[in-house]
Amino acid sequence: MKTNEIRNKFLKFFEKKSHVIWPSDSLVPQNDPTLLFTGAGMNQFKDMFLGKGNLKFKKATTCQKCLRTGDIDNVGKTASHHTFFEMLGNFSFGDYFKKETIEWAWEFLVQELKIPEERLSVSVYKEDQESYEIWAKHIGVPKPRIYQYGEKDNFWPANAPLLGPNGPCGPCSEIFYDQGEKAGCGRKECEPACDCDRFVEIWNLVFTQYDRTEGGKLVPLPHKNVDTGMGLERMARVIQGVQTNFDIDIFNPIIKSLEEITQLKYNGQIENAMLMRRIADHVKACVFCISDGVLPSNEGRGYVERRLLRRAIRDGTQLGVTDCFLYKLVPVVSNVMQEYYPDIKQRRENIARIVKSEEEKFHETLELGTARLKELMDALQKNRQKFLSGQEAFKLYDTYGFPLDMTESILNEKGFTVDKDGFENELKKQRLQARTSSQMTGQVFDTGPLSKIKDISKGTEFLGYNECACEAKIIALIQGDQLVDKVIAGSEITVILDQTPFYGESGGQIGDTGVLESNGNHVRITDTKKNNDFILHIGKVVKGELRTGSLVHARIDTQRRDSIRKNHSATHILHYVLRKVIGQHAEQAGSLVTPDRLRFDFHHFSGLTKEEILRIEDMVNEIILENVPVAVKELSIQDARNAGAMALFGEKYGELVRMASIGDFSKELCGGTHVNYSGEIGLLRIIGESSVAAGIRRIEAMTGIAALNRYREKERILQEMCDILSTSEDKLIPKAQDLLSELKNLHKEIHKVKQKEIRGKIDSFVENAKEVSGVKIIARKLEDATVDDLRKTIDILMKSAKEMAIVLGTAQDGRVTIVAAISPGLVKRGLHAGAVSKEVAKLVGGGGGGRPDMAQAGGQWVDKLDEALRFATELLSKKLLDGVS
RNA sequence: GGGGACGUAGCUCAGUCCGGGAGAGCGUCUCGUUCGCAACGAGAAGGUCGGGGGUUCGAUUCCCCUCGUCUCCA
Repeated sequence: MKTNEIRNKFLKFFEKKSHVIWPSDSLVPQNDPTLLFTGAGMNQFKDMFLGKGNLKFKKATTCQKCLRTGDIDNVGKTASHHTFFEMLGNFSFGDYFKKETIEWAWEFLVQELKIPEERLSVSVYKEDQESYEIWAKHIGVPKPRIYQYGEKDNFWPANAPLLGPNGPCGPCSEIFYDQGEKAGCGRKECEPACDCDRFVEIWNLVFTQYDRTEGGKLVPLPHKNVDTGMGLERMARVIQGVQTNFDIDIFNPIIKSLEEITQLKYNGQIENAMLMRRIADHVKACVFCISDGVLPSNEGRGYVERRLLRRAIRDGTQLGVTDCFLYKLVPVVSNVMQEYYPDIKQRRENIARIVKSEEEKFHETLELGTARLKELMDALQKNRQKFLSGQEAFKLYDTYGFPLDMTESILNEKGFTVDKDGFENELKKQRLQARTSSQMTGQVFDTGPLSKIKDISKGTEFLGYNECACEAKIIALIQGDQLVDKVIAGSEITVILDQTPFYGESGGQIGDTGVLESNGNHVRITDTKKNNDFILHIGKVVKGELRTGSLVHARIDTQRRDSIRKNHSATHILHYVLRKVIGQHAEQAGSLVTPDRLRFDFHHFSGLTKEEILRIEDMVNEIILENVPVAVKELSIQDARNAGAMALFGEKYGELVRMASIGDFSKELCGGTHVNYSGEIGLLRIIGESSVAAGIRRIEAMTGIAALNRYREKERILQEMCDILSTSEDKLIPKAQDLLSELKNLHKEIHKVKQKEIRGKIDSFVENAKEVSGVKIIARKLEDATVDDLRKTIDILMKSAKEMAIVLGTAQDGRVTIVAAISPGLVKRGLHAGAVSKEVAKLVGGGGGGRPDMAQAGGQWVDKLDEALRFATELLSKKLLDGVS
């Protein structure tokens, strides 16, 4: 039985048991900032478990995309560890409980999948007698095959009663598949809890029936939930009777491609196989990440993805592949997964491009590291040492991303070794440091103010598609992170209403601004955000007060909203045109729609040419001028897809979606607000094109009056330029060029004149120089000179005699600058230009210093310069007479 | 969330430790050599030393903040 078949059978089975087949959540959890990635089927139902969700059904079944990196070190080594995997599950939100759950699980395994009963064993929580009885009496599982374990194995979250976290929890019952004595440790008394491979856990049934409160007290929940999880790949392995998850049908083609790329044979036992398995796992994980909108980057989710890619690339080099190769696996993954994940197929070229560009980047990193390591080896050689210190190896790893095993093998080749213990020590230090300053709470369920609001309301109804004002009731007021009943004038506040015309920031469209009013009370709303199904009005009470439960008149700034609508519809047209002009791969990767401008990020591998930009701008404006109708309608996701609507990378859509179509051109799924006819946009001008990340470009544009104003402003500047240069527009450029070259010539002229002037002075300086024991002392003032002039003068003066001491000063812009120079012979005798300049500068209210032969100083008292220079002469004379040496 | 490194000419980088003339190679342009190309020779243009603040007479250099890139840990 193929993996796809198992997935289908599972979902259909529970549909028959009146469950709703619900789509997988994105790998990027929506509305859950505590999680990097979706790691279990129940994540998207957290609110439903707490009785706060607003889904219309109580029974659901899903096949959830999951990503976990906790066990990453085991991936490839064991038969069943993955980073990315699919989790089948059935859920009850206060509906059925243990009996049906167990009954259906058994029915599915034995009747649908035809697993022989004697192969199955189960475990229950030692204090969960109810489940034990159901298994033993109702199902008839022989008692020796029902195991009773503690809270480490059969409680969710593991060890929750003792260690927490607080929140919903409960006992669980696990079902195991027995692979037979040969597969495991061989001990007669072997059982599911044994570490060996004999018993495979195939299904975990969690009965969420308690709320854990402070101190580990378990309070029964008023409505009991079921949350089950079956690893799809593991199930497929059992059904297909193969050794590891990587031998099932959806991994076979990936492994096969790897055999072709590496020219090596996949053999389950040897080291190479482990590497191949890991590559297969990681590349699949990355394909799904990218398709859910996560790009490789240096932080957060993007960084996790980058690490996965890099591990896979490293494994590839271990297998002897030196070129980029991972991207070649993307179409293979897409092929095996396309049936249930059509998006992956549609986007495989973009995904492959992103993977390839990341591979190229990593090869660069490796090259840099290799070069650095060579330097280190040279240093070792020079010092006749054989060991590279742990610190150095760690720095190579930590700062330059160069893997230890690579460092080691390069060193070994040249007869060096590395201090591995030292390396481990450094690594431990860093771990400790990171852990102690980590802020992760470990909280599974949200307990903030919004969670409390969910007890009393399902969400805010958005009326803003048709209305710009309405009456509304205040459901809640949040100040800081506290719920309050009343707020007074002057307070910063977040207001939640039962219904509202305000659009909460989402889908790239910025939130509305406006006012909330009721007799004598006035709140200015400066921003609106969306959280789950609530719309948060953020603002300040200007006058009067607000109370929970009271009524207000909510009104948005319609002019601002109009500008936003223009920009939003224009964004859709731009998206459509972009794909026409540069190719279908140019899909949206991000978007920001504000009243002033729009920003659109899209997938593309190189910068746009001037011609392309012009063409895009022209085509967008043609559609605007055609004044085609913009229609927005609600329909089922399936109908929308059939109509050919664009869905976005990483967006998760519900059953009912809004589709915005602009004439016969663009069709996109979109929750935002739009104009009625394209002509309302007026015009669009692209004001910039740039890069945001590897493979992602950005266009910024303006529409309507804003675009007009921008070009008016440019025209004004142009006009002003013409006025200043007293010329006409057509002669502006040659005129500016003429002026510039004239300016340049003048600069040169001035320079020459100055040089001449200086030369003139130089002779008199030399003639009038004071001479002390054969050394010429010059301390003079130059009018209106720069530091550079002073230096150059000194350079010339220096040539006039063998031993000299020179101090030159100038006053410019109310500041004094002094440069001092001492000839080499005098420097040897101990005279120091730095010391001289320091002392001289004191007289002009400043300080100074520099090298023995050349130094610089400055000060503020311009009128003291002459005095300071006289002092310089005396000082130098005295030092020479005293015989500095 | 915490740490490390980097940011200087169109590109690759030196200079920063220890504050005081912003440099090299490649590339570009001009001229020369050559039948022509490659190569070579001579010369020139090109820099807010990522941005902001501070210390200082003076900051590419020291200190603080910030942005961007790379990297490790969580």
